[in-house]
Amino acid sequence: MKDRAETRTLAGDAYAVIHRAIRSGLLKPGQRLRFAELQALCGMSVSPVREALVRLTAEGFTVSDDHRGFSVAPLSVAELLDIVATRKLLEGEALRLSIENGDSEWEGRLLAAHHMMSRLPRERDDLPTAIREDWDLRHADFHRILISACGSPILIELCEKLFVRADRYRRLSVSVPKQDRDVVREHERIMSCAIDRNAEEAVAALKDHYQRTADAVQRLFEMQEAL
Amino acid sequence: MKDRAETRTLAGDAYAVIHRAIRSGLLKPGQRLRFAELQALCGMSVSPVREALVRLTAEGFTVSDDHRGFSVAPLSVAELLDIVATRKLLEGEALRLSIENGDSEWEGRLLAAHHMMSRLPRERDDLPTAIREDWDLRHADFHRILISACGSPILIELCEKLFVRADRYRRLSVSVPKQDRDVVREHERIMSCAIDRNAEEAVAALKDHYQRTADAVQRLFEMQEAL
DNA sequence: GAGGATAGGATTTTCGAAAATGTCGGTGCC
DNA sequence: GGCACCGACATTTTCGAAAATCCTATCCTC
Repeated sequence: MKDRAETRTLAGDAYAVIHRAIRSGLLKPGQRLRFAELQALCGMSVSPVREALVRLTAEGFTVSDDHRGFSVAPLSVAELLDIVATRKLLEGEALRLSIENGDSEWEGRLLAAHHMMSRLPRERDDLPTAIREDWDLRHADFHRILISACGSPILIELCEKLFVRADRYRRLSVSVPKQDRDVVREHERIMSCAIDRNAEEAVAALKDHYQRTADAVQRLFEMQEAL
Repeated sequence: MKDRAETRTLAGDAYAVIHRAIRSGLLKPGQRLRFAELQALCGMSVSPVREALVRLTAEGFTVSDDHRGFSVAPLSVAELLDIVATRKLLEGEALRLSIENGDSEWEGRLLAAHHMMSRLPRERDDLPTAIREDWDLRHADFHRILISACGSPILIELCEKLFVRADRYRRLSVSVPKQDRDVVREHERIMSCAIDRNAEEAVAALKDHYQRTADAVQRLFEMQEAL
């Protein structure tokens, strides 16, 4: 049961495979990407692989240097902070709008999504990959639904892109030891404020949630740097 | 002196050519894009053309339907309003940050950019293309510089993308007759508030500026619909 | 030895054709 | 008549190799 997904084109498959390889860390930040290797990884010719890289580059997962090839986009504290600051702005506003516009069907979906997530153990290093990926999926769903009623397709699209762009950093945060946070509780608070239509509190809770993740990852970076 | 720009790859040229053709209206919203035609237009083989289309699709200028080809992204009032609302949010915040962080060198660049723009006649339908394009460039520069000191590369990147995405609509607004606006004055007001470090007023002026353009285009849409 | 030119190999980029897929109209069956 | 099936054509997608470009190591000159 391979994850990569019989999309309708090989290029789509290649995109999925490489995207996953980058997010999972199989392809490391900064690593040079050679066509020969990627073709072997994806099991296809150069054209769809190149197409996938072009798409990934447009989304910031890889960088391209004309005639010199592609490489995995590097990670940095600066980018992390920038992503988080921008997400606070965008998702904060999107959540505010969702609370304004969302109907009870939205509330229901939100409750359901949170329930699905809270039934699974919180992400940890030592969990099997399958469970962690399941948690990731549900976590992503929760945040997606949170802003889904904002009424602005562009805002949703931008938030989605920043969410996946933050993913590599988020995975890092999982391996930060002894964080004094209760992630389930954080999500719960966002949700209950939202359902209470308390926009200010909900947005504050969401921003706080992001900031905590950012702080954890930043500590990790600084620890690594100290080596 | 062809505009399209001996970039370092043919795909880059193709991107520039098609991008320009879409923005100029040579390729119309919704129009089906056949490889044969684009290859003739760009004077190259299918591979670089396809790469250009993939990039354009990632940026929202074209849409792709697997195995059925690409087409120019359609225009709609809904998208226009969404773009404007999102730009108000993003550029508003970016401007606020720029005012907070910008130094006097930034002020200088802003003054210069505004001067460059105001020396050219305001865009009008009947002006030669070259002058209009020159105005476009300077106008883009002004807005770019306005937010350039915000300190957030991601915010800048997102604003830039929305700016070009708004371009097709902006061109429409030029052909709206007898608008009671003074566009030069509007820019001037934004700039002077910014230099006075009056963030609130500057942001309000910027948002107002965008809203006026949106209103003009929306009227145009409604007129066309009434036909 | 330093620095610059250069040949050879490695890699990306582009091409032209083959393969895959979609489209459209016609044919036969109910 | 309506509808599913089939086949020819149009178009996109993918392939494998050629062309273009970059990198590296070597040689030559000073």
